Amino acid sequence: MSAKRQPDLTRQRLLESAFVEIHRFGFRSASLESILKDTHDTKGALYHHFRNKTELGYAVVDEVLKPWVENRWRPIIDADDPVDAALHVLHTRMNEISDDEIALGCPLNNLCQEMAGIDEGFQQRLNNILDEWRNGIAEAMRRGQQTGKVRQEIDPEACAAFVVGSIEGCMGMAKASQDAGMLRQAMLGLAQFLEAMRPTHRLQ
Amino acid sequence: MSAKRQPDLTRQRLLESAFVEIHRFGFRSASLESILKDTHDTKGALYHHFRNKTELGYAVVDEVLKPWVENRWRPIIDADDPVDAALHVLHTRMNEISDDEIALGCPLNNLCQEMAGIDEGFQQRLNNILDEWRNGIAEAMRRGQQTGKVRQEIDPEACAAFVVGSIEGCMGMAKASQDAGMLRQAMLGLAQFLEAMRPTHRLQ
DNA sequence: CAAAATACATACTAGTCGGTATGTAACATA
DNA sequence: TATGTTACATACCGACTAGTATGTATTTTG
Repeated sequence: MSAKRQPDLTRQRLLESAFVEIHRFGFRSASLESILKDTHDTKGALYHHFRNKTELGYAVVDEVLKPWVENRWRPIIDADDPVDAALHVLHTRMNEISDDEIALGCPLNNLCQEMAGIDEGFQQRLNNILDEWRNGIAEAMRRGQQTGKVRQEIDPEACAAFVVGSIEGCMGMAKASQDAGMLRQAMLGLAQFLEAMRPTHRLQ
Repeated sequence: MSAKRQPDLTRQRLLESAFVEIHRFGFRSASLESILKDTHDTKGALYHHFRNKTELGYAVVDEVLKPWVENRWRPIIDADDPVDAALHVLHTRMNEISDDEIALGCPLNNLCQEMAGIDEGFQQRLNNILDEWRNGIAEAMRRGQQTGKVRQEIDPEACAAFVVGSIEGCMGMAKASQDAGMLRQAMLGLAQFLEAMRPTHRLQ
């Protein structure tokens, strides 16, 4: 027999449903009543766990989105050869990505483009996630430079900024066209760019 | 003495104010009353010229956004050396871009990321714009290949998709951080990528 | 010049939304 | 076991929004 009250589960249920709703419709168009309908909770429960819609959004970013992003790109950051690792992650991600993920786009980029300049709380939290992502890649590139796997002349920070930016951009193109083929086509360019980071690279 | 009725001007005024409002807040969060307050028109005028909010949005895309995008990137498409032209446009655009444009982001990408998968009418129109942009770049690259200004091995379509995607992605990173410096940093990577399109390129 | 169509202006409506006030049952604590 | 706190549930409110109905002055047309 199940316990009648599980506040932690209730909170987590609300967070995950909110994440999906926000992923689908964006934060401002996300409907609290729709979330509650989905989880079979009520406003009383929601407003017991979160002060208002904005705080719910912040909690989604901190507790759902942030680990979601980190888990996805950690392999690159931890790898010995960052170029190999990035290309590998790119290929596996592109093969396993679902049409749904293409159609909805990257939840991080979605929120960035929606909320930057609108709400400072979102902006800071999202930028924090992007920063850690970029710093992770930059650090991996620096390590790659030390071990001779990455060309010495490149600027790790600029490289990381471009890699993250173009990943989000290519995902955005795929979302715009709602077509996984577009993702594969655009990502070829990123793969080329990454290959050119190797010291042994001689253009084809 | 000015005429009392200028329906064409009224329509244009509404379109341009709607473009700004949508650029600021997105389509769904754009307020018709805010637009009317801005132009000093009334609902009667608005609903005389446009059937509903969605049709106003479509008209903004077709009549304001589309030419806005085309004017910005035509220099690349028309150029003799597409790599030179792209780099030149990139540099001049980056120097003349205002903090406001950084903060609000690219109006094309904003709408794509907001409305793709939400409204088919928007999706088709926006994709049409992206397609023409990509095709223009691809065509320029092919012409560059014929005149020996661009390496033969590259795939013009994939290259164009990546260029457009990474431009929007880098703009998105800059918007996310609300920092023009981020745009410059990320765009260095794109410049590197473009340089690598030249047949004479020998990595630094 | 008369009539019809156009180009608005004003007032109103229905629906949705985030948020609140209040009540109550479960649970921890002493 | 009594008491206070937590975790909800229900009902309601005010704000805002897209959209409509109606009236009217201007402009075009026959």
